[in-house]
Amino acid sequence: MKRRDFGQYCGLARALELVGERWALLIVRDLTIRPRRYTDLQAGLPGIPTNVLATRLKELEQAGVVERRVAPAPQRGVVYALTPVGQELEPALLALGRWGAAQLGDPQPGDHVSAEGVTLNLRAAFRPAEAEGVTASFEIHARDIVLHAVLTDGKLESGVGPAPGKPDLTITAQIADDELASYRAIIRAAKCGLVDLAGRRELLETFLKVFTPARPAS
Amino acid sequence: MKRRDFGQYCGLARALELVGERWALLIVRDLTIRPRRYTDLQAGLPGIPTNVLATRLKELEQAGVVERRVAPAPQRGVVYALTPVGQELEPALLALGRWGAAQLGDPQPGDHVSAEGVTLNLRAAFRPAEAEGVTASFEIHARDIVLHAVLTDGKLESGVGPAPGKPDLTITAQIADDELASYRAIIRAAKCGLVDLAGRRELLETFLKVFTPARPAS
DNA sequence: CTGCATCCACTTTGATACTG
DNA sequence: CAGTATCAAAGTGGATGCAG
Repeated sequence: MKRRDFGQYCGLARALELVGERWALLIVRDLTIRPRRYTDLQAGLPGIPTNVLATRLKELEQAGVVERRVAPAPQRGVVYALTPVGQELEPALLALGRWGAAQLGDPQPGDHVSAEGVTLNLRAAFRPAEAEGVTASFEIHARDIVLHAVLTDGKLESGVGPAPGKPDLTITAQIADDELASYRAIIRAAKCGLVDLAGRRELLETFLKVFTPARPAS
Repeated sequence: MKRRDFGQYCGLARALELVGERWALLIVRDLTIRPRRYTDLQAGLPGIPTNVLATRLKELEQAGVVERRVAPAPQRGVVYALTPVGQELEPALLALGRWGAAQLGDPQPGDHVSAEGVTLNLRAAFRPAEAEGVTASFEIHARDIVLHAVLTDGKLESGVGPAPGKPDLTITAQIADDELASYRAIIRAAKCGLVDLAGRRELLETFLKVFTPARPAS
């Protein structure tokens, strides 16, 4: 059942042994946003075979990255969440995501976007230096995706779904019917003014400064 | 020949499609230190099947991460090196390596350490905040491994082999015969004073401050 | 309906041998 | 030195089954 390890006493090799297998880091990505049920994970990872998902969850649990919780009274069921060790993967996830985002070409037909993916890309694009001292809350809508980003004195809290309170600015990206509601598409729309704004419209400029990725990748 | 992609338009998914396959990031790690020949890579990656190495190198070249150079006159042969795109993977490698280093237990019998692995771990353990303004050069010896770390006004240059000039401090870790010359073992030896020092001995303290990983992992 | 387990065709990996 | 060839074993993707 255990895949052979790399035989190297090295941090990178260890990391790859623990979370380097196919689909593993995408599962961790989805759990980074919030705990999820088995079926939520399946829905967010289109194409993952159910047995692979089950296997990965067991391996990640074994590795101490993921925790399996049996939800009690309210809505019984199984919930998967990151352990503290798993949460510490986020810097690595963001670094990899940043690099990968720069290598993204155009979306392939059939490509999928999830709110989790968009949120990760937003976090990866976050520039603390530009956000210094900024306090503002944003809610972003793109087709059926909704996420929020709350800046409190330069600190970012972000996640899927509407903002906790009333957002200072709500950005609704105009996404064509044949276009993916990807992070890139949202930023592109915002840059071109193809957005509906509600609230303090002047904050759009701030949003773009704080959340625009380094290189729009050509 | 192409492995199915993840069907997500997301930076992380893209990164995993490009460098997420088995052995790929370890190959990139070795090339991060310096360009290498096919047989060097084989030697540094104990256990990698030769056909897998050949396949990965082709895929990484295809992905624009690795460049295959046919060395000209001096010592003819093939050399693999990272492209600029590949070099930009280093932050992600360090982040993953840092996380993995925190999850390292004790070395398993049969584990291997390479100078490249130790160098990566040293880079991952580097704390710019502690190095602020520091200028000093170190050469580290542990059994048959030699590497150097040169700080110039807080900026780090490091690699395998002896330091470019005469190092300010040469640290020779006393590693038991049955112990791996891993980064962890080197730091442990340095902390316990089990080192031979040559040069400005008082710099050992600086070295430890600048290069000690956050959590020795219990 | 959720949360998997099983089965099977197919692909990738690992180990070894061999070649220009 | 720099790979290619071959083949068994393991892993993956897809479909389906099934208990709570």
